[in-house]
Parts: sequence; C-alpha cells; structure tokens
Amino acid sequence: MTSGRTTIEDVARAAGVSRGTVSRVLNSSPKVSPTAREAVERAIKQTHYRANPHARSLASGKANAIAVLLTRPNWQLFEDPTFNLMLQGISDGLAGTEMSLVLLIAGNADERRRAARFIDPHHVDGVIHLSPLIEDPMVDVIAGADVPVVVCGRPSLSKRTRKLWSVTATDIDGAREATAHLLSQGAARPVMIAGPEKAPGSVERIEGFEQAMGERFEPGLVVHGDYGRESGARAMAELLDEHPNLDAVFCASDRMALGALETLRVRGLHVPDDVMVVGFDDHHVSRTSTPPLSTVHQPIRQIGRAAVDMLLTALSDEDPGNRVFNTHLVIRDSSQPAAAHGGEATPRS
Amino acid sequence: MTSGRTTIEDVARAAGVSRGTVSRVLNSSPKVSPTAREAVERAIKQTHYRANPHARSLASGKANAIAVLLTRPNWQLFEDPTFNLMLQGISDGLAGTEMSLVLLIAGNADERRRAARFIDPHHVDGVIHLSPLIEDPMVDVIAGADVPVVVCGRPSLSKRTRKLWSVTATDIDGAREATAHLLSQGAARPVMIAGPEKAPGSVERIEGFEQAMGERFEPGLVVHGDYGRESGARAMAELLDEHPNLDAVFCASDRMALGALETLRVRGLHVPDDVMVVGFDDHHVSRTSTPPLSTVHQPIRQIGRAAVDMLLTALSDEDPGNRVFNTHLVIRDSSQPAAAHGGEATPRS
DNA sequence: CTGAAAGCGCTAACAC
DNA sequence: GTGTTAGCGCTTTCAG
Repeated sequence: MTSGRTTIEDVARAAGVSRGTVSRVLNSSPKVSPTAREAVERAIKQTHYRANPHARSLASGKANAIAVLLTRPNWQLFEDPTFNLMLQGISDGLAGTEMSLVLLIAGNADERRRAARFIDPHHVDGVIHLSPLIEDPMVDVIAGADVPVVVCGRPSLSKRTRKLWSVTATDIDGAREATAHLLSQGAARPVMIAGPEKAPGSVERIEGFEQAMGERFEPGLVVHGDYGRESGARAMAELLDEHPNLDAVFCASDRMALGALETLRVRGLHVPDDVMVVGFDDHHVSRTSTPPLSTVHQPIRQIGRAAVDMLLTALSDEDPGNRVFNTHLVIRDSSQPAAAHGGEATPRS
Repeated sequence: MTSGRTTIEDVARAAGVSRGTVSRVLNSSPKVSPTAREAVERAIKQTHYRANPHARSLASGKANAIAVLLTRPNWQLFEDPTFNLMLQGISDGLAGTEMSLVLLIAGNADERRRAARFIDPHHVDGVIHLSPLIEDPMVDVIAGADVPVVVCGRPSLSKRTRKLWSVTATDIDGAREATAHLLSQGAARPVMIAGPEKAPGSVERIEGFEQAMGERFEPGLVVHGDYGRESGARAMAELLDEHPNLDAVFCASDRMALGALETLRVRGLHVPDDVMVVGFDDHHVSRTSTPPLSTVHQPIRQIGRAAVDMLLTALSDEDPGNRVFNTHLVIRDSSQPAAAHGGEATPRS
C-alpha cells in the first residue's frame, strides 16, 4: 500500500550504518557515537524519514498515547469551561512529551462501543477518565482493559483491584465553607441548586451544604440542575416559587449561578441585598458577572495537569498515589449585602 | 512485555484452524465456511481475544482512525457550541464504523508539534480540519502529510495539489440576507460585530454585510470580536460610543449577539424597538434569549456529518467533491420592532 | 474454502 | 559502539 515510504532501512543505508544504530538514535540511546548520531540525523532529514508508529508499538509494546475519556453527552461537556480547563491542564502536562493525546467521547451507545474498542493496552498506555458519573457505564470497560487509569473526580469504585488512582478537590469543604459564609452574612433561608444527581461532585457539594446547614437542612431546599446556565435559571425560578422568602442560594456551578442571577433579575430581586448568591468553580465569567460572583475556587487546570503527571508516573511503574486539591471560597459582591461595601452594586437602568 | 495476551495464533489453535482463517473471519471476508466462522467466533469469545491494532495496521497499512484537528486555542474552542455540534455530527457519521475518532488539539506550539507528529498516514487514514484560520500554521503540516483531508470551512489553500475537500456554508448569503432583513425592517444605521479577523467565516459574513449595505457600507461600522459572549458585549459598547444613533446590529455569532443584548440592556436600550439585533448560527440559546434572537441558521451538525461521509468516500478512492450547505434567516423577536408583534417584549423590572 | 509463508517496519537482545 | 537477528501479531498472496 504505502509504497514509497522511507523506512529505517533507507535511513541506515543513507547514513552508512545499520538499522540498529538508527533505532538507537531514534530512541536517544546513550550508546551511539557522536559521529554516527550525526550521520543518522542528517540521513533522517535528507530522506524525510518518519517512523512508523505501528511498527514501533508492535515491537516495543508501548502505544505512546494516552486517552482522555469523556463519558457525558458532549453537549453537556463542551460548553462547560471545566472540561476546557481540565483539558488545558492535561495538555500542559503532556507538553514536552512525545505522548499523543486521544480524546475519546463516549456519550452514547455507539460512541461507547468504539471507545471501548480503543481502551486497550495496545492503543493507549493509560487513560484519564474525566468526571465519571455514578454508575458510569464505562467503568467496567475501563476496569476490564489492563491499562492504568487516573480518574479526575470520585472514581466509581470497581470491584477488581486495579491500577487506578484519582485526583479530586475538596468539594465537601468548599460547599460547607460557602454555605457557612452565606449564613454568617445573615442568610436566614438559604437554598441550593445542585448539579446532576449522578455527578459525584454535586453529591458532595450537597453534603457540604447539609453539613453547614445542620438542623436547618431539608431535602426540599435542594433542586437539581445540569450544571448549565439555563438549568440554573429554571431551578432558581422553581425555588422562588417554592420558597418565596428565600434569601440566599448556593449553586453547585458558576454557570448555574449565572442562570440564577438572570432569573433573580427578571423577578426584580436584587443581588445581594434581596438574595445572596454563591457559585462553585471560579470560572472566568464569575469575575465579570453582574454583580461579580462569590464562588468556590477549585484549581481545575492543576487537577488536569496532576492527572497526567500521575499517569506518567504510573507508567514508569511507580505508585503516584491519590491527590486531593484544596478548594477555597472567593468572596465577591454577590454575597455581600450593603454594609462595608460602599456604593450601589448594580448600576442597571 | 505484554506477556500473556492471546494472539490470533491462540484463537486459531482453539478453533482448530489456521491463522489465515481467523484473520479472514476478523475481516469478514466472504470466503469462509459457516462452520469455520462459527468455530472461530466461539474461540474468540472463549479466549477473550482482542486484535492488536498495531500489528493490524502494520500489516494492512490502514490506521482505522481519523483525526479531527482543532487549531484554535481551546478555550476559544470548547465553549463554542459550534464545535460541539460539529463534533456531534462527526460522531454521527462515524457511528456503525469501526473507525476511531482522535481529537487533536493544536492550540499552541507544543500541541502543534505533537499533533503534527500524529498526522501521518500511519496514525490516521484521514483528517477533518475544523474551521482553520487564515494562514493557519497547521495547513502546511497537513499538506505535507500524505493524508486525505476534509476542511470544515474555507480551506487556506495550500500550494501543492492534494486530496483536499471542503464543506462550507453559504456565509455570504446568510449575512447578506440578515442585513437586508434589518434594512427592510426599517434600520437606518446598521452596524456589525464581526468575528476574529483571521476567521474566514467571519470575513465572508462581513462580505455579505457589505453587499447588502452597498453604498452605505464603511469599515468603521464593523468591530471585531472573538465570537464569544463577552467580546460581543464589549464590541457593542464600543459601537454605541462610536455611533450613538445606531439602530441595528448584525453579529457574526449568536454568542456575541447575546453579549450585545446584555450591553444594550445595561445601556437602557430596548431590543428591538431601539436597536434590532440579528445573530448568526442559530444555536439553541438564541431561542431562549430575551428577546428571542433572529439569526442565520446554519446546519452545523450536518456539516460535521458530511465531513465524515466525504472522508470515508475519499478513503475508498472515490472523489467526494466539495459540499456547500445553505444558510437561512430565522426571524424572531429581536428584529421585529412593535407592529404586528403584539405585547411588550421585555417584561423586565 | 483453507493452510503455509512471506513480509509490514521497528526494537532489543546478543554478539563482536 | 555497532551490526546482526529474532521476533512483535497480523494480513495477504499463493498454492492447493
């Protein structure tokens, strides 16, 4: 098929050395004389040689690629800055490496089938599973393949013992801190807009909310969204109808918080004087919203980066251990009614 | 390395046939007796056999994968529903196939380097290049690799003749239609918020705007954004300052249009009575904005799907030809001042 | 229809 | 240091 492509043999001939030597240069083995190395490098340039990755992988048993597995429907995925940042972090971690990054989208049955086929020690040396859902249909596949895995977010535990590690953030703490802040700012009836029911992160944020609320907690105070803006707007409307005198809302994502802000504005409620709002994520948008959003910061990009580092460590047969990153509350205008904060907050018409 | 994995040999032995026969079954060759086929299939199950893709590719010269190349910085990419939809379309097109989808993000120098390494007949059978920029740094790489390419959007033409096709939408027509609509609705001083200067699609939308404006066109009426919401808000503010009496704005993306809507609201201007707004894309959000956004629909998902179909066609050595999809104007409230449209549009406080 | 055998291009162990 | 060589696991003629 690929008729005229130059092979390692051609390079060897052009450089006047053997295949073995060329291979050594390719793999930057120390045992090559400078002379030979130079000759080979010149020959490579000259012949426009590009190694055949399959031959390489076949002979070496390494794929030189890692997969990032996304198991949510992609419309939920790609509009979420979280994944975006995570991906950037992953890309950061891969910089300088010769590893390829393969994004596997497994949002529906057929995509899952194809992704499953790809998750295999032959195809990839390891996989990073981004925010799996509870009871994620891909965990079994992942568990079945004999490949090291790093999960960003709580791993849906698989029965079998495996090379599996996780990077997480202190979701519970962040949520507790945010809710406590609302309370300390004078909120009497806080409510919460949570994420998808099957998202472990959201479950933990509810847990944090509950911890801070203590006695005052009741399930009816929590409404679920899908992390997206529109769902936040809807959830806010619902909560307002159920609890007309609510005075604070903790949202499990910044995007939902923005939606909530929108609904509150439409209903003529002032933030933060009538209702305080706190988000989660600390995405860029939360800084420029009206009013600027108090939110729980989580170092998403670092988490992505860490995932790669851990995987790379695992590939060299060391144990990377699990990692946990701290979240922390960032207080902006949306949760500081009047008081110390001079001037009116929303200069709307 | 991968010690105990079952190979085709094991399957052959278990099935009592030769490697060749197993291979034929694997590749669904017609020339296999039902008996043999069944025996092999049973053996495959029994041994948990999974073909080694590298051995396969090495022997067959096919990669069984296509790459989707994204050459914009990813923060610009992933928050854009356009890419999202395009990806869904691509995924649609791949359904039922055994082709893997490899997403290559080439937003910065290092990512480009690694992506370049991957774009190679060995790694992928073909590539889909999503919305390249003018003077896109990756086109040379793509041109250098001997791989069929389908470009979604205007291809930055490469010198060399190659297996290159494109899928596009009628951007110019759509923009012209949108602008003409604004004019026919009574707009006297329309302005435009364009996309990035190096985005071919945006350039064409400006062209369409210019065509409809005719004599009235002048460069100062156009301000550039980056397709994102915030940039739209900024651009709108800028235009308002420059042209205080503008009465209509055509935006090269829905997201920028939403930003514009926001700025207009802050400035106390009513849409559509004071200023009419038309977007571009017809994303989901444009239906639920306040007011609902008139916009130019483009069949993004189909475009993605078509890209795959074309590539697949090209892989079987037929000429898929180029394809062009029609855009069309969708008229909603944001461009219909008073008149026929009863009731007030924005029930804000 | 099926088996045998020759590679696909490269790595890695082994001699020299 | 460097050449030689035996595979890596599969596809694909070529006989039969």
